[in-house]
This record gives sequence, C-alpha cells and structure tokens, in this order.
Amino acid sequence: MMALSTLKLKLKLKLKLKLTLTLTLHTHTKLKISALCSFFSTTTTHSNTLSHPHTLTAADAFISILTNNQQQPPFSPNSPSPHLTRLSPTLSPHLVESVLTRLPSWKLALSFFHWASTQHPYYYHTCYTFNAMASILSRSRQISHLKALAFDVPSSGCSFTPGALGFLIRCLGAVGLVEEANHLFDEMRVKGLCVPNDYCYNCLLEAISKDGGDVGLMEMRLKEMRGLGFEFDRFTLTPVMQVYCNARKFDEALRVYNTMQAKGWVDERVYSLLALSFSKWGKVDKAFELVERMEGQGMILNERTFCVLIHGFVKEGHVDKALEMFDKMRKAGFVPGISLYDVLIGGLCRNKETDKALSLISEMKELGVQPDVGILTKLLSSFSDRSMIMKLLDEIPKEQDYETIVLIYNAVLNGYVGDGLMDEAYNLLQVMINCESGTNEQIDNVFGLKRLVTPNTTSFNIVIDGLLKNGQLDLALTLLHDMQRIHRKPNISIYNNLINDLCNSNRLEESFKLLREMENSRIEPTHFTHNSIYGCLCKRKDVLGAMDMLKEMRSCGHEPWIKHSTLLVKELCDHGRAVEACNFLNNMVQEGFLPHVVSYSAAIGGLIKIQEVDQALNLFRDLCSRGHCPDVVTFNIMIRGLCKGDRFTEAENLLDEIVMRGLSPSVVTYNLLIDNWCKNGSVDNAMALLSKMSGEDREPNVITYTTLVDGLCRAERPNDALSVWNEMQSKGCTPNRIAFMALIHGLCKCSRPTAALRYLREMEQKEMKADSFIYVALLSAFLSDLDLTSAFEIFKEMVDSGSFPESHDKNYSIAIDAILKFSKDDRTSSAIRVLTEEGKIPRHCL
DNA sequence: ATAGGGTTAG
Repeated sequence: MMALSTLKLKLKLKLKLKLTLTLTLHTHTKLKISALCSFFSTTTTHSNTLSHPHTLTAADAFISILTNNQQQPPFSPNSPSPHLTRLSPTLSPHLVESVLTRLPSWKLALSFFHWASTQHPYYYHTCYTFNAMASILSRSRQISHLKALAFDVPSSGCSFTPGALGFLIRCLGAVGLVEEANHLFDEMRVKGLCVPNDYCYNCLLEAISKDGGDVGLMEMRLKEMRGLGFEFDRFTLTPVMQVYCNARKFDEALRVYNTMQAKGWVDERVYSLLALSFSKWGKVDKAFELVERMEGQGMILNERTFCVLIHGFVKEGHVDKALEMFDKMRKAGFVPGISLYDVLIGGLCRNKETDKALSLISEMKELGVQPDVGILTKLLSSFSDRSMIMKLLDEIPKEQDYETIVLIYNAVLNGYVGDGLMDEAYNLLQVMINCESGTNEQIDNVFGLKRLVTPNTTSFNIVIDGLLKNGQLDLALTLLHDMQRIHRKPNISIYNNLINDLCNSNRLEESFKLLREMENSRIEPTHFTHNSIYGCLCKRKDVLGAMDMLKEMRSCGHEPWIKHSTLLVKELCDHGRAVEACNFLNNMVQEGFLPHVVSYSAAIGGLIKIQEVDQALNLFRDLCSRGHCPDVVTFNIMIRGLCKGDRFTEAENLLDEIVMRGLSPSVVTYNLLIDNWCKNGSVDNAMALLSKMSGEDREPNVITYTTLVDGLCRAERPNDALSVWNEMQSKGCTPNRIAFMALIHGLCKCSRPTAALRYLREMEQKEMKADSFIYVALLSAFLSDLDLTSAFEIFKEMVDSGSFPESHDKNYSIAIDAILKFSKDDRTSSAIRVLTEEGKIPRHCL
C-alpha cells in the first residue's frame, strides 16, 4: 500500500512537470506515463474506428481464410494453414482486435487469439486484444476460458490502461467471476501493470455486487478507495447499495440511498433496486412508496421490474398493491402477459375477492387473452356458488382432454371443500364415481357438462381431507373403500391423514389395519405414519406397544418424535410409574434411539415425585455419560427435588454447577431458591436474591413476588409483604389471582383482615374469583378479631358465590364452627336460619 | 402434511 501511494505521488509530480519520461515499473515493461494516467474508459472495439485501409483489407483476408476453410480446421496443432502462416508477419494488435470481433464463433476467436500470440517475435497482445477476447468469452459465457484468460493477463506483462482494466473486470463480473476480478485487480497493481483509478474501483464494486455481494470485501474496497483519495460517485454507491440490499442490511442500504438522494444521483436503476429489495423483505408499502416517488420524478420502471414487483406483492399477500402496480404497468404502455393475470387472480382468489377476480377475467377477454385452464381452476377452487361455477365452466373450451376435465372437476371439489360444503363435495364425487354405470343426465344435473369423468386419486384426496377436517372420519373411511372398489390406488397422503385421524380418535386397531394394508399394497409408510401410531400408543401409556412400534420404525430408519416419547414418560410419571418410564428410556437406547434431554428431565421429575431423589440424582449424573448435558430446566427439576428432600447444601451446590458449566440460572432457578429460603425461615436471604436478580438481567416475575409475599407474611412481616407488593406493581408486573390470594391469605394470618378485605375487593373489581379458602381465612380472621358483623358479611358472600368448602376440605370444619357461632348470636342467628331455609347451607350443619 | 418437549408461587 505504501509503495502504491508513493508511486501515485510520483506520477502526479511528473505529470505536473509535463515530462514525457518513461518510467520503469517492471523489468520487462516500459509504460508511457500518458498511458498509465489515462483516466478514460476505453472499450475494445476499435474495429469500428479503424482508419487504415491496409488493416481493413488484411482483416478481411484473415476472416475469409478462417471462415472459408472447409477442408481442415485452421489451427490443427502442427499444420497451420499455409495461407495463415504467410499472413502472419502482417499481424498487429489492431488487426487482431478487428478480426476477433468479426469472427462468428468464440471457439474460432479463441483459437485465433492463441495462435496470434505464438507468432513471436512479431506480435504481442495488448490490453485491447485481451479485452476483445474477454468480451467475446464473457458474452458467450465461456467461464473457464475467461478465467484462464484473466489469469494469463498479469503474467503476460501487458500493461493496461485503467479504462481497459475496468472493462476486463466488468467482463469477469458479468459471469460471476468475482474472486478472479479481485485477484486480477490486485495482481495488476502489484506488478505495476496498471494504476487503478476510481473507474476501476467502480467496476470492481459492480462485479462484487453481482455475486450476491460480500459485504466485508465491498467495504474493504471502499476503504481502499477512500484511502487513495478517490471520490465516490453514483457508480460507486449503486453497487454498494446493492450489496447491502442483497445482504439484507436494511439500515446500511437506506443510508447509502439517502446519500445518493442528497446528491441527486438516484436514477431508475437505484429506485428499482431498492423497491425490489423492499418487496423481497416483505415491506410492500415502502416498495410502493418508492415507485410513486419515482413516478413523481417522471421515471418509469422497466417491464421486468414491474413483473417482479407484482409477483412479489402478491406473494406477500398485498394483492391490492399488486393491482395498483398492474395498473401503472398498463398505463406505462406494457401489455401484461397471461402469467401476470394468473398470479393476480390467484392472489384475489386466496383473499376471496372473487368479484375483482371475475372482472380481471372479463378484462382479459376484452384484450383478446383467453383465460387458460390454470386460471379457471384457480377460480373454481375458490367458488362454491352454483351459478358461478356454471358460468366458469362455460369459459372452458369444449375440446379439453380427459385429464384436464378431471383437473377442472377437482377444482370444483376444492371450491366446495374450501367453503365447508362437504355434502356437495361428497355428492359430486359420488356422481363421478358412478359415472361409468350412471347416465349422462345424472351429470347434467350437476353441471350441464356433457363429459363424464371418473375421479382420480387427487379427487378422493381433496374430499377425504375435507371430511377429516370436518370431523367426518367414518364417511372419509367409506371413500377409501369406494376407491378400492373402482380400482383407484390411495396415495400416501390419504393413508397418512386417515391413520392420523384414527389415532387422534384413539382408534388404534383400525390404524394398524390401514398400516398393514398400505404395506401390502407397497406404499411405504413415512415417519409421519409411524409417529401418528407411536403417539397414540404413548398417549395410552402402552409401553410394550410403543416399544414394538419403535422396533418397526428402527427398521425403516424413522426417528420417533421427541414430544411423543416425552408424553409417554410424563404420563407414566404422573401416575407414579417413574421406574417404568426409566426402563422405557433405557429400552429406547437399546433400540438405538437416544432419548432427548427433555424426556430424561421428565423422568427425573417423575423419580422426584415418588421421592426417589437419589435415583433422580443418579440419572441426572448419568445424563452426560449418555451423550447429553443437562440444561437449566433439568437443573431446576433437580434443585427442586433436593430442596423438597431438605438437601439444601446439595441444591445450592447445583446452582454453582450451573454457572461452572457455562449455563446461567433462569428466573425459575431463582424462584425455587427464594421459595426454599422462605419456607426455611431465611426470608432475608430470599430478599437479597430478589435484589440480585435484576442486576443479572433476570427480571423477577409474578411468581417471584408471590413467593416473597407469602414468605414475608409467614414471617409475620405484613408491612414488608405490602412493600414487595407495591414494588411488583411499580415494576409493571401485574398480580394474578394466585398473587392476590397469597396476599389476602397472608394478611389474614397476620391478623389484618380489614386490609385483606380491601384486596379482595380489588381482586373482585378485576373480575378474579377467589377460592373458598380465602373466604374462610377472612372469616376466621374477623372472628378472632371479634368482628362478628364483618365475619358474617364474608360468610354470606361465600355462601352466595357458591364457595362453601366441600365436606372433605379441611376448611369445612371452620365454616361449620362459624355457623354455630352465628346461630348463637342474636345479631346473626335469624339470617342463618333464612340461609338454611333457602337451602344455601347444608341442613345438617345445624 | 410434519419440531417444539421437561421446571417455579396461594
């Protein structure tokens, strides 16, 4: 880099002095300063401007030899045509360039190009002949030859003007040879064969942008440019923006766009580029806005851009914008082809904008474009209205082949199914099934169509799917039999959907029957088929069946889904069968399926549930040796188990282990520890952890606060509980009914029933209903407070809201005691009698 | 027609 800038400095200096000295840059190459510093971009085609009649004649001579030689190829290695050999002393770069551009094939041109270079000592290639050749190879996309040529240029020692280098780089860029372009650029500079100028850089950037765009490379070249003191212009920034667009670097692309906008460099190309990118990013509104801005400046998109945008807009579901664009396109004088109509009508059908779709159809016809079967089936698929169907069927040219008619019927079936008209779909399918035995009238009754067709597999697929979605499994199953009766082979999709639905209805035996049936008819079950059945077995807790299915899956190479295996483990564990669950996981391993850490976590939780904490710990420790690492959730499950077993030290050690393994404790982890401390009388530890949480970016949640409110009330610190409550709300954490109940219950335990009642009212205002134990807690607290009136008020609310504790509830006896108290007191005894007579209190209470 | 699962509070 240093050497380069010195060189540049020297050159500038010498230019200033207007010296015409030659400068030795390379051992073999002498360059004229004027050539080196030419800042003009020069294209190869000098042939048009050749001025020497002599050269023209010579070129004609070469071309006629090269193209009229039918006896033998002109360049067979050992015997070049004697005519050519005779002419070879006249070779000059101008002549070669002229011949090259006029030869009819790249092959001939390349042979001639190579031949000319061997005519030493009379001839050397120049940048113009190299570029003429490169241009031919690039246009005919002869990538490997072009690559070889680009590789040869630096070692040929031929010097290039910056314009020539830029041209060559563009040839490379046009066929995606970006690496080669970069290599060439650097080599030419290092070897002193060219001093690249801003034009060269612009060409290089353009090449980079063509290849999807390597942002790092592009930014490096930009930095280089700036370092060399080159100004950026529109030809610099357009490819830069394109690279950012391709890389989805939204902000950077916009920044470049804004710069260009400020400089007035935004042209059609830039607008189109950005609009297309916006469309690709799903920002249809922005894309549209750009197009309008463009129009405001009197610019028009080209046809291709219109098409791509319309397709993109429809794909993003913005059919309205697509239609507006379509309108603009026609106003710009472009005639849309049928594929645009197809995509627009497809989009309108998806949106159920059937009127607009139909008006497009009439517009097409006015323009003399006949809607094809593809468009008509799209429309039919979205209609279930009989007269509409008839009208559309009228559009179909009569001479359609059989397959096409089936396609059209299937579209009608799709239309019915889409609108949930299963009876219509089923009946039409039945008419089709019976078409061979039925009469023409039958089908005329349906649509006035003369042609009779029998349904194909797709027809059945459509109706069966519709019936399944509509909960008509049994009717769908009869269609499977209809298929077999008329010898239509069900496909995998039909089998899979039926089996899946049977499994969801717990009709396992029938699923198996279908599975065997498909195997017999040589339709291979997929992993979906097997997993449907496996899932059903898991839900049933059928361990043996699940194992058998796993064996079958093994033989097909189908993986069981994690959610199913985990469900089985969980179901077993929920019923206290954790040991069986563990055995099942071991058997899975035996079958060669490594269960997921989630399934193992469920099993560990199950062992803890049956108080086998040591077994749980063993499994937890085993996980790593089985190729798994426990994650934070597994740790949480284990921590809870240890806490439940009063093994606090081990639990806290696990917390350290989480950190040691590079995991980080989750909010749940902290909640568990807080709960543990609260229950063990170390509320202050718990409070300390609360303040630590925010610092670690683990924001406390409603469970954290609820746990602490409960803990503080247990520690007889109602005021602290209330301040935690307030802190929770000030942090924007909304209490749920469990939180309210914890606070109300806690305040009651702290003999603060009046405060507690206020929160019950707040809770009720938020339309949350308290459980009966809350009423009982308030009731007891008021009674201990000897506030019989408030106690009775709560009691009455409890009775009225149907929250009287059940007889097996431990609060039942408290309620009964309260009734006795109320009966004995004059202030309340009559009211109790009324309630009893109304049947609101169990009569035997008295 | 197809991933996704296991843990915490009254």
